[in-house]
Amino acid sequence: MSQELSKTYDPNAVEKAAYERELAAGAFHADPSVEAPAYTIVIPPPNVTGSLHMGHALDNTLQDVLIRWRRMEGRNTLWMPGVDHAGIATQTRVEKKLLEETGKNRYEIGREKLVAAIWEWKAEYGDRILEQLKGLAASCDWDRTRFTLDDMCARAVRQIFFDLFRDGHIYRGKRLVNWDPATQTALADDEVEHKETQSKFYHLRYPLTSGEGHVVVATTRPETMLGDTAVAVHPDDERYQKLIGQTVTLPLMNREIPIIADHWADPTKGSGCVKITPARDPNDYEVGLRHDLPMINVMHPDARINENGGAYEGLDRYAARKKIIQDLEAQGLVERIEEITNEIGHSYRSNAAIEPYLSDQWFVAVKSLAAPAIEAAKDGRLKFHPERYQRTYLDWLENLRDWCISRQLWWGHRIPIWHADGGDEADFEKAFSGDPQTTWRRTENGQGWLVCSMKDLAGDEVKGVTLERDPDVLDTWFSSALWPFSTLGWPESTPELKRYYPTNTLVTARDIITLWVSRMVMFGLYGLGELPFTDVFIHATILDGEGQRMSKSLGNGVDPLDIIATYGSDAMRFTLAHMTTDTQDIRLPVERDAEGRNTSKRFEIGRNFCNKLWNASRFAFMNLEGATRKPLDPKALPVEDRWILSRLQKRIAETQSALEAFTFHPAIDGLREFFWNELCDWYLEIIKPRVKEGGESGQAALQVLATCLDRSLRLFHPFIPLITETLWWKLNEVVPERGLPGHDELDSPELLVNAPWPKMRETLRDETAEKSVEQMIAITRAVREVRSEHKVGPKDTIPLEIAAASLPGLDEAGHIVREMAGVSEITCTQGGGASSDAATFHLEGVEYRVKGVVDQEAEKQRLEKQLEKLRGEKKALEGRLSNAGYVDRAPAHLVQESRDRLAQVETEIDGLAARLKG
RNA sequence: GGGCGAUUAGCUCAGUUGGCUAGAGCGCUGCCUUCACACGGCAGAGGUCACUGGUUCAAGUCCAGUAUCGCCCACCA
Repeated sequence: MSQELSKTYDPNAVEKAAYERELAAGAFHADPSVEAPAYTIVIPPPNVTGSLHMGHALDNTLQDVLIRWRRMEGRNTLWMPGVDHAGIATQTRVEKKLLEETGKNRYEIGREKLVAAIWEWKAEYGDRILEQLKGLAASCDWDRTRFTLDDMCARAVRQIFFDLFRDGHIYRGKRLVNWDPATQTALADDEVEHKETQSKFYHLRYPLTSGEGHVVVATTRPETMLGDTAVAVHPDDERYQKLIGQTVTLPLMNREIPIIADHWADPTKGSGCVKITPARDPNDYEVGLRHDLPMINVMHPDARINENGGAYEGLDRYAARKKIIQDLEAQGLVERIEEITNEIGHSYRSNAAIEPYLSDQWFVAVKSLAAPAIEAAKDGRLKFHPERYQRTYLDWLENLRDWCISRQLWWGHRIPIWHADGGDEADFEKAFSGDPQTTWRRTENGQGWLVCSMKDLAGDEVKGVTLERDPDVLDTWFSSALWPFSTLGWPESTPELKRYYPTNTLVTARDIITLWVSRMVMFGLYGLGELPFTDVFIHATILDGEGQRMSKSLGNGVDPLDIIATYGSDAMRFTLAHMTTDTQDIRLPVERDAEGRNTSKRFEIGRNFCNKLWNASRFAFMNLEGATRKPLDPKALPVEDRWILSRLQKRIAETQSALEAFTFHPAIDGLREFFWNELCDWYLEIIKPRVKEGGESGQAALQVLATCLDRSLRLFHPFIPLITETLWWKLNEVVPERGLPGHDELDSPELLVNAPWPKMRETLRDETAEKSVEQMIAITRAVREVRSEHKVGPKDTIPLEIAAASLPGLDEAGHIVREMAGVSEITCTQGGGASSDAATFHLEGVEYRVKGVVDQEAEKQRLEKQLEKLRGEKKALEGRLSNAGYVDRAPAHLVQESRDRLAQVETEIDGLAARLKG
C-alpha cells in the first residue's frame, strides 16, 4: 500500500481531494452528442441572496443521489445548476446596503445606477451558494451554470412573453392588486402570506343625511373610510328597506354617499350594513363596479394618506387609523370596539402588511394555460411523489385567478412593451406589418396602444406618437417558470434542448408546488407542447427538535457548513438521505457544540457509518494485498461465500427498486444493513480464520470479499460519494481486478463516479445457503446468550449437543457456530436427556444443549423466562386455531404454519418443563 | 371556512397490498481495551402502536368519530 489509511475516518482529510478529482476529470459534464438515454434534473435555482441552509442540503443531496445513480447506470446525465435573480429579495438587499452607505433611497439613486450596483453585488456574492453546494459534492455540470437574468434566459423570457401577448394570454388593466407598501410593488396572490393577527374591530356610526339617526358599519381598517363611496344593505333586509336610496354623510369627510342594495351585504353579520370602499377592498371593488360607484384612492404607494384623505393627508396608515378613531370618538360616532383575531396578508418578502391597491398592472390569463397542466396530472403523465401532493397542485390550478406579473421594481426582466398614448391603427400597421417580431394591440381603455417586440424599439417607429417602454419588470417566478428550457437554449433548437428536454425529475419542497412547479408545467406545455418533467419528488421540510421551522431570527438553524466541518459532507448526506421518508416534516433536535455552533446528534449515524465503511475497507485492504483472482465456480464455494453473494444480489435488487420509487430511506437503510450487519458482523468475522490460514479457501474468501466491497462502494456512491471515491482508488490499487470471472464482472474505471452500477445476478442467488447460514446465525446467537448469562469466559470453548439424529447443512455450515460462538465440538444425539450441567435452548422445535455450564440458578431463570414466552405464544396459537373462522377462511398455508408452529412450541415447552423439573 | 399530514420504545423514526412473538439508530444496563473499527463488538432491558367504536377468521395497517400538534389554501365587513 502506498499510503496507510488513518485508523479513524477523517472527512476533512479526504473529501475535498475526492471532489476535486471528480471535477477535474470532467465527470459531471454532459455531452449532448453522446448516444445514451438522457437523464436530466434542473436544480431549483437558489436565490442569489441566499446561502446554504439545511433545506438546500437535503434538496441537493437527493438530486445528487439520483444523478449519480443514473450516471452510473450509463445514462447521458445532466444536472443543470444555476441561481435565481430573486427580484424583490435582491433589490431590497442592495437598496438597504446603499441606503446605509450613501443615505440615498432608490429614487434618489436612479434606475440605471441601482441596477448597475445590483449587478456588481451579484458578481461578488452571486456564486457563493453554488460554491457552498460544491462542499456537498453536488455533481452539477458547473460549466453550464445559468442565471435567470443572463442572456440565454432573457431570450426565453422575451419569446414567451411575446407569444403570450400575441395569443391574448397577457393583458394590462386597472385592477385591485396586493400592494406591498414597503417595497412599493404589486404582488401575486400566492406571494401574500396570511398571518393570524390580534386586531380591533370598530363599529362606526354613519349619520343619515336626513338627520333621522344613523347606520352602524364595522371595520378592522377604519382609515379606509376616507375612501368610502357607499353603504350597502341586502336588498331583502327588511330592516333597511326604507333606507335604500337615502344617503348618509360620511363622517370626517362630510361627503354624502348613497345607501345601496347589494347582495354582498350579509344581513346576519354585524348590523347588516357594510361600508363600501371600492378602491381598497376586493369585495367592495366588485360592488363598486356593479353600482358604478366612484373609486377613491386615499393612499400613496407607501401607505401614507394622500390628498384625497382630507385632514389626514400625509399620515401613515396606522397613525391615520389612530387619529380617525380619536376624532370619531370625539363626535360620538364610535359605537364599540371589539378585540378579534383575524388573518392579515403580509408580503412574503418584506413582511409588510399588504394593502389592496387599485393600479394598472400586467396579468397572465391563466385559465386556458392551466387546463393542459391539470390534464397532465390527471392522466398520469405528470407524477407526484408522494402522490398526495398532486392534490395541492390540482386544487391550486383549478381555482386559479389571473396572475399579476408586473412588479414596480428595477431588478428583473423588463417588460418588453412600448406604450403609445394615441395614434392611428394605420400608422402602426405601416410601421410594423410584416415584422413577425413585433405585435400591437389597443389598450384596455381604447385610447392608446401597446406594442410588444422581440427587439428594443427606439420610440419613433410610429408616425405621430412616441413609444415609451413600460417601466415595470416581471415577477421573478415568470422567469423561474421557464427554467427547465430557458437554461437549455429555448427558443433556439439547440442540441442541449433536443437531448435533455423534457427533463426527468424535479426535486423540491412542498411550499413552491404552486409558485413554481405548476407554472413550469403551464409554460412548458404552452411554449414547447411538452411537460418540463415527468416526476416531481417532494421532500420533507426540516424542523428543529420542537417542530419549529429553522430560521435566523429564532436562532434554531443548523448550518450545513458547520455539519460538514464537524461530521463531514458524506456523513451529512448519509443522514439526510436516511431521514427521507414520505413524511412531510423532519425533526432535527438542535444542540450547541463546544464552539457555540448549532449542531445535531442525528448526524452521528452518518459519521458512524462512514467510519465503519472506512475501517472495514481498511481491514480488507490489509488482507487483499497480493490476493489472486481466478475463475471460481460459485456453486462450489463455501456456504458463507454463497450466502453473502446471495444477500448482495438481493440488496442490489432492493436498492434498484427503492431508488426507482424515490424511497430514499429504504434504499440507504437496506445498504447499511447489508454492509454493517451482514458483511461486517458476520461474513467478515466468519472468514477471518480462512484468511489467516491462507491457501485456496482463503484466496476464494478474499475474492468474494473484494467483490462485495467493490459492489458496496458502487452502491453507496450516490449517497456518500467522497469516501467511496477515496476507498475506490485504494481498492483499484490493491486489487485492480474484482468480481467473479464469468459470473459477475464489471469495469473498474479509475474514478468511481464513472463506474458501472451493479446488476443483480440471478446465478448468484442461493436460497439454500441463505437459509443454512441464517440457521447457524440463530444457533450462534442462542449459544452466545447462554455464554453471556452463564458468564463463560471469552476464551473458553464449550461443546454443543443437538438432540436430533442430524441437522441439514450442519456439515458445511457447522464451522460458523464453532468459530462464532466458541463451540469446541458439535454432536448430534438422538434421544436421551440433557446432562445436568447443560444449558438448553430450542430452535424450530429442536433442543440444543450447551454443555459444561454450571450455574444452576442462572439456568433456571433463563429457562423460566423462555417458558413464559412460549406459553404466551402457545395460548395465542391455540386461540387462533380454535377459531373456526380462521381455519376455514385464512389462507391454507397460514393455517398450516400455525399448526406446525404450535407443535414446535408444545415440544419446546415439554422439553423446558422436563428440564426445570429434573 | 376548505384541504392535507402527524400521533408506534426515554429521543428521532421505520413498518410494503391487513397475516407467525411490532423493528432500527441514539440513549440506557452488563460484559469485552480480541491483531478493521470504543465513531467498535457481544448480550440485554424498554412499547396495552393517541383515544372510542366498526369491518374482518385476523387491525399498528382498512372505515367512522374524538383529542392533541402541525402545514397549505381562502376576498368575510
